[in-house]
Amino acid sequence: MREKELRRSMSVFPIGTVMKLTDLTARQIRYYEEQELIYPERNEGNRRMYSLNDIDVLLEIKDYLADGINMAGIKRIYELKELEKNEKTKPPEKNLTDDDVRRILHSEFLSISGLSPKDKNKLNQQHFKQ
Amino acid sequence: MREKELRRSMSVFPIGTVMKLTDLTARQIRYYEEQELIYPERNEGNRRMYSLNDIDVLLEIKDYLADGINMAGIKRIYELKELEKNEKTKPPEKNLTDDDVRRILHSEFLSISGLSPKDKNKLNQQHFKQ
DNA sequence: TACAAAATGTTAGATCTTCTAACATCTAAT
DNA sequence: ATTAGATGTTAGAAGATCTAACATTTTGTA
Repeated sequence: MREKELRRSMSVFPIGTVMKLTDLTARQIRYYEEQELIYPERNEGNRRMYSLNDIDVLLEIKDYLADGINMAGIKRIYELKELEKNEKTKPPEKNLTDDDVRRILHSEFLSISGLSPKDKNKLNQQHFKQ
Repeated sequence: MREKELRRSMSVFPIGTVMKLTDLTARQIRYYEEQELIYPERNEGNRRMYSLNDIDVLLEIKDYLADGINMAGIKRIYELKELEKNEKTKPPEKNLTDDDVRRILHSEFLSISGLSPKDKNKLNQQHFKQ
């Protein structure tokens, strides 16, 4: 399945093709990139080139939007998906010692001002989840 | 398997992508079309758009040429292939919607099927980043 | 060898496609 | 009613592809 994953992430489609396959406008596709939901590569001439994975995500975004979920919600969904993926890939998590907690708090707190409660929750989940 | 065949014939790649995937020049690709070995469609702006089948054939042509077979020989080979295909009973045609195409592409692109291991090697891996 | 044909390279000018950036419009949430 | 979110629209620039012609290289054969 390694080769398969490689093919799915090859950047081979120009935006015109993606527009037709997803029924999205160029404006929308670029906007979702701006929202960091997809990360198309660029060719030598700075043209965006999309993968099958990108198209999958765009179609999922369409579904979420049709279900009334907004960008913030969709972003969160993909954050969670990312966490789940990392969980399966990584070896079993070890419990944090008090020392670990102190070190994390020290580095995290410095950049935490100005974050919304929602963002703080995100940090909590990352660091204090068993 | 009829549906699959139709999916593989969807015109989704511009010539630039085909050049990278096959390591052929635009001149060569257009020449092989002139020789009626492939039949790419055109988009609304008259740009050639290629299918997975087209890419398969182009990679096969590369192999034949590497084996010392010239255009005349390659043409004959494809004539014979065409005859063989016609020997088989053809089921009724069925048209695909755009939605079908979208669903299909991801599963389809993963296996540039029908390719020999040699053909797969011909794929220009350097362009399939990561 | 020499010549003709085959296969590919190269170029120019036109047209299509995509880019960025800005401003406009419409919708949803406060 | 106002703000923020989401998308539309436009202009000008630059990249990509088109056709058509001529050039060069390779191959087959008289």
